[in-house]
Amino acid sequence: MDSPSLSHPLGHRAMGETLLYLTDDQLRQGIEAMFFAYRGFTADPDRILELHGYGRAHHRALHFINGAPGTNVNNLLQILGVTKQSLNRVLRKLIADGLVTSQVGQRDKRERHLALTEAGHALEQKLSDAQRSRMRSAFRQVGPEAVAGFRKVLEAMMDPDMMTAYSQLREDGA
Amino acid sequence: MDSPSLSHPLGHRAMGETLLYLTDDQLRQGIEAMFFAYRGFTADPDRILELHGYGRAHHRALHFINGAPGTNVNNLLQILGVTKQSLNRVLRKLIADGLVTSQVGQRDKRERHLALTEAGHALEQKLSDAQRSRMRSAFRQVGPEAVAGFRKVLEAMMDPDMMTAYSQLREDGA
DNA sequence: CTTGGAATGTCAACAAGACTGACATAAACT
DNA sequence: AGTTTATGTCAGTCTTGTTGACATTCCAAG
Repeated sequence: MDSPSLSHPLGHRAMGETLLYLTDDQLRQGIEAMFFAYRGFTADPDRILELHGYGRAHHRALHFINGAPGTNVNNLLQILGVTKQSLNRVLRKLIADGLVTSQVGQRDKRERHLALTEAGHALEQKLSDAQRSRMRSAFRQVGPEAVAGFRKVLEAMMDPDMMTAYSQLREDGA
Repeated sequence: MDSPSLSHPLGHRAMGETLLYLTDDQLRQGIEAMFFAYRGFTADPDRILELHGYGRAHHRALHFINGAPGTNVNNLLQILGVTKQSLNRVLRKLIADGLVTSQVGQRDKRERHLALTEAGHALEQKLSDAQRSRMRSAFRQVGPEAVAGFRKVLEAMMDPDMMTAYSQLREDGA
């Protein structure tokens, strides 16, 4: 909205260094960048999923089951942030199609432990490769410093709960 | 997947400086960061929208009509990347509720020029404030350099077409 | 040991919001 | 005059979210 350059107590120079990136206009551009980038982010997997008759929800399930094999439904629910009924529909199809296995827990028979079959792993790889490919290209274009900034902003934008799930994934993955 | 530290032709030091940020594991973390951050990004507006009986689609329409008052339906379709039927459902409701005006074009009477009413502007402000607030907080936490990196990565991740629309928005807005 | 609550997962029905296809209208262009 | 363009609408489908109801299993308190 308002230009940062005119008649500000700090003057032009100080504004540029300390506050310019916080103007409403800069924030609006950040918002729009996020919107358009997320579309790019999902575009490649979406095309592959369509060929197989799946949607984004299936991709997310495959992704996180792959990252935490043997996880139970409840854990997956925390990560995905949807209702168990919604997740269940997706899992049911993946299990019926032979991409995911669901095994009754040994200690607690209420739990179902989820894992990818070979076919599940194959599709997950294909989706992951497509998504990573775009991200790798973007990362390579901008260099490591920009990537570090990108990560910092994303982490600062998460909800604390999501941040918790995200951190745990990073720990488990290491 | 594979650790970057062991027995690599470049050795540990060079890897850390030039390639570490491009490992599959780093890319996977970037993907997950994008997923969780986008949820945070939409969480605040979503809560407000629910109170008014609207969804994200209405938010997007309000946002871009606000950014380009007097725009026509076709232009909005390009930006949003949905079908006219889908957009029309949303616009119909916003117009019926008195948040958006649709005026027949003067030069080309086939076109409808869209703009926000006072009520529309009020809701858009409320949504925008919530979303900007989170982004401002994130930007403030990480500093201008990280923000610049964030922007660079997002722009590199867009599809060329989306990038075009995004750039035009930036030009018009300036 | 039994019973009742909590945790887990399943089935059914519904709503939002995306999609395609077909069609109507009006205006502009050639 | 005929074609293309811009917009809107109706109908039907799909994905993915929701709530409600219910079955099974575990655990702990009486």
